Amino acid sequence: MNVGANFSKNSNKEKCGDCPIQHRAVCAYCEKTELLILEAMKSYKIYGPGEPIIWAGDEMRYVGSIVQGVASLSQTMEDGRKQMVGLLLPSDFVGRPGRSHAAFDVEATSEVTLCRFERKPFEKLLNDVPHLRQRMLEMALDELDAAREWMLLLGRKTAREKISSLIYIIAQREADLRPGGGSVAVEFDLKLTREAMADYLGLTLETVSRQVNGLKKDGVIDLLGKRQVRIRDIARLLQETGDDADGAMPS
Amino acid sequence: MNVGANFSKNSNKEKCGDCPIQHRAVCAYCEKTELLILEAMKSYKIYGPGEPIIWAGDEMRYVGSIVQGVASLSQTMEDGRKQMVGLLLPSDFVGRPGRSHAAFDVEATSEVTLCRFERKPFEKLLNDVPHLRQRMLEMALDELDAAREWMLLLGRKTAREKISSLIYIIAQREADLRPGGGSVAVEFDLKLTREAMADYLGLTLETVSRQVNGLKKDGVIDLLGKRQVRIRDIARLLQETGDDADGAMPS
DNA sequence: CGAACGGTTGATTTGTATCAAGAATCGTGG
DNA sequence: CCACGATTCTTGATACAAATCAACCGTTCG
Repeated sequence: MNVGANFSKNSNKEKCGDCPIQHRAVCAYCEKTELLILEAMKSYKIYGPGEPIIWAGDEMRYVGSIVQGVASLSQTMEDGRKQMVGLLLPSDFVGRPGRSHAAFDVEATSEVTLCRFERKPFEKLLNDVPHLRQRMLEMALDELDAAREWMLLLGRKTAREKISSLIYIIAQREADLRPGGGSVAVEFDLKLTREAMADYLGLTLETVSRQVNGLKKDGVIDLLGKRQVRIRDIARLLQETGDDADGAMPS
Repeated sequence: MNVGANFSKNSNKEKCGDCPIQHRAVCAYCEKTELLILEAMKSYKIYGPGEPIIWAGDEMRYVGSIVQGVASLSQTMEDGRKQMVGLLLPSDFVGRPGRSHAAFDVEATSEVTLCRFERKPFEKLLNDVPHLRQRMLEMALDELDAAREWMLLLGRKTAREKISSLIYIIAQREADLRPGGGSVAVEFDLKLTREAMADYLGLTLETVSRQVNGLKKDGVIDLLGKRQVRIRDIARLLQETGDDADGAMPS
């Protein structure tokens, strides 16, 4: 069942046709001939949990798509305070075309497979292939909306609302990725430590722990493992997020 | 000196060549023939201070660019909690192509002139005119970076750091706009009420008031009027923001 | 004039951080 | 396979920053 089993380490041989993220990634709108060009350029790289993918300020030689695993996009202040500014899930794009140096830290949270391209040739392709640029724009606008939704969460939501929102969003994205995925996934892995969740939500890990267990105690979710969650009451969870009942949620 | 004096109310006659934002707006890369198409499509609309431009959930008939004035992009929860998620200045784009309904509230803060296009024809143009789509992508990516910088402020900074950051950023932007503007402006108008600042910073207006007066008491700034600020000690202010001394600040 | 608005200041509450201790869980090497 | 140290997570006690509640001041404007 490991969807990534087809993707062996450091191989370029994989066919885009077999790619689990082909219909959501930056290449989603590409036609077969265009995919052949990408196939010739790409290489896979696997990062272990906790491994840095790039640091803020580093030169950005590669850009690419997360094929599997979870990575975090974050900023750290001098005194150590840290804020995640993006959660990178399969199909998400890493790196900013048109910029030579990274603006944020990117770290693998779980094991991550990255389908990567050298930045400069990729930028050229972005100019030449409308399908690529079109999808890139769409993804950038979606991320901008998501970032703005997150600003509401960080600025105005309570700890419980923050946790509920995070669980709800991860469940949604999980469902999107699954074959028949119409609705929200009922059972899934958070793939984040309490600390990573805290960094994402602007909380401490202790508060995260308390709130997660609070949701469990109140029958909103079950905890199977530490990070394995089952949603008992989706409507209730949605209510706990503080968001509008009718899905005006980030997409 | 009023740069917008050329732009009379509800007129379509204005030439893009006279436009004060032509080299920064979404049309920045367009050539003359392309501008002619835009010129034929566009119309101006003026909004008074406090007037809504669009509400979240409304159908989005128009998209467009801020020609002059300041508008705010914000979200409000059912119970009234409000978070500003963007400050829209001249050349910024309003509306999201590829989406039929607005995701956020947009309100004019001062008098605002909007250069607008019907959404559907504009979307078609976005597909047909590479220069337009290219600039749109660039602007979206810049806004995304700015939103992510703001997430650090909202998630991790103290009230004093938030206020200091806001004052510092407004001062910077003010300096950018001025003729010789190399360094940070020493004296300027905040142009925001305490409440607007609170909505932007994820604070209450009382906390904003206390922190502003705290900075004054500590000799970091002077208050000339309520919103008129003079920076007494720029280095000290920068320190108070909590940011890295070497300007890794939001752009 | 009085009402509305924007701002300040004070008293009190409260949600979350912080400090601290321990319990699970995981990985690794003996 | 077990023992260990290192993580990760939980739980409790306490501290504190900012929210909330409340009163009041100065301007502006109809």
